[in-house]
Amino acid sequence: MSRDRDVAPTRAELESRAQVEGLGIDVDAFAVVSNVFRVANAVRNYTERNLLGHYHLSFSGFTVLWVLWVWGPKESHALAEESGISKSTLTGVVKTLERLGFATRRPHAADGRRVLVQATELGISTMREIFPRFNSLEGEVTRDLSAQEKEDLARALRVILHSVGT
Amino acid sequence: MSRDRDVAPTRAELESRAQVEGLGIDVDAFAVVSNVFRVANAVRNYTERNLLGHYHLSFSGFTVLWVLWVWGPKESHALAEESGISKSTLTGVVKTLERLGFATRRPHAADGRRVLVQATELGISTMREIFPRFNSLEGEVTRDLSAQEKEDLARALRVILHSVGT
DNA sequence: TTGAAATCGTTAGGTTCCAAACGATAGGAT
DNA sequence: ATCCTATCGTTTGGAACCTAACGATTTCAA
Repeated sequence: MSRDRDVAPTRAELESRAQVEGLGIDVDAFAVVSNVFRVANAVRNYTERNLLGHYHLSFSGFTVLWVLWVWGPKESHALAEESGISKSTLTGVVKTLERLGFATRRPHAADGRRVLVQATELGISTMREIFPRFNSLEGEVTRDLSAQEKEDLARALRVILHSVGT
Repeated sequence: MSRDRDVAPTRAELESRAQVEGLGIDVDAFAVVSNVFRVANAVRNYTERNLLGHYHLSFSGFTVLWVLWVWGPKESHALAEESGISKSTLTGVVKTLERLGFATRRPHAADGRRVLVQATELGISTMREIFPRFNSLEGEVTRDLSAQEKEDLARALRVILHSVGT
């Protein structure tokens, strides 16, 4: 009994392969991309429901606050870039973080166009509380992978990231 | 020069690891999850910009239409489940697909509460046109992975999916 | 020095997304 | 026959998300 039995392609995957056969489809690439989306969706929902929601944080809010915690104060454009969202979306997310008391905005000393966003004390202490728990959930969802498999997985994902370009 | 040089953890990853050191963090799990999100984000944006947008399709719209194409007519709850979105979101997405002429809604014969959603002829022919192109993009973004690496990657992702639970 | 071009964050307009609440229908129990 | 409960799809309210356009500011060249 091969180990693969436990993680065989789902009925959905098999059904879809049958459907698109004969169209010259790259099944491996398809399986990779669709499963990336499935996992991202599942983990996002799981963490929002079981952890982030208790702090009124969306996944994006959590990500932005995390960046501020790790990197310190950042200008909006860099913060958006680092968080993987657009500048305009960031404006809204930071507004929400401000309302929650997790972040503040202050003008750049030398350049009137720029704004510096930084985490508040509350934001920082909250992250210190949340992040280990978040990481526990990350550990949970990857618990059935060996250390080597996790490293390989992360590496393969970085390869894709590189191919997509920045 | 090891192959890993090309896909070394980004400065962001390294910076964050230093920041969270000494908190008992599972770095491998962290790397896996955060890179899953990075890839999902990047590929979503890439495909929306370079393909789906030309058909006024969002990624979700594309996914829902794809499910209808592969599985045939489906009831709303099953369609939402299969597409990885909530029922309420599906209502809006199907409305958009109807407006575009890609899908229709019709009442269930025996149960007045249920609704069957199905792709129109236009929806089907459009999917026949889009999907191969979408798959080409999937091939592009995974072009630097070997067939074996792609299979391993897809398998590892299925393991995670299984751990998160359905 | 002054005016054009570039850059920055925000706003505008529209779609997507969710949880929770809501009506409508269905089905079983008394 | 009539409740009671479960289930289905939609609506509601709020947040997130994008592109494009916008004002404000800075930069640089004439």
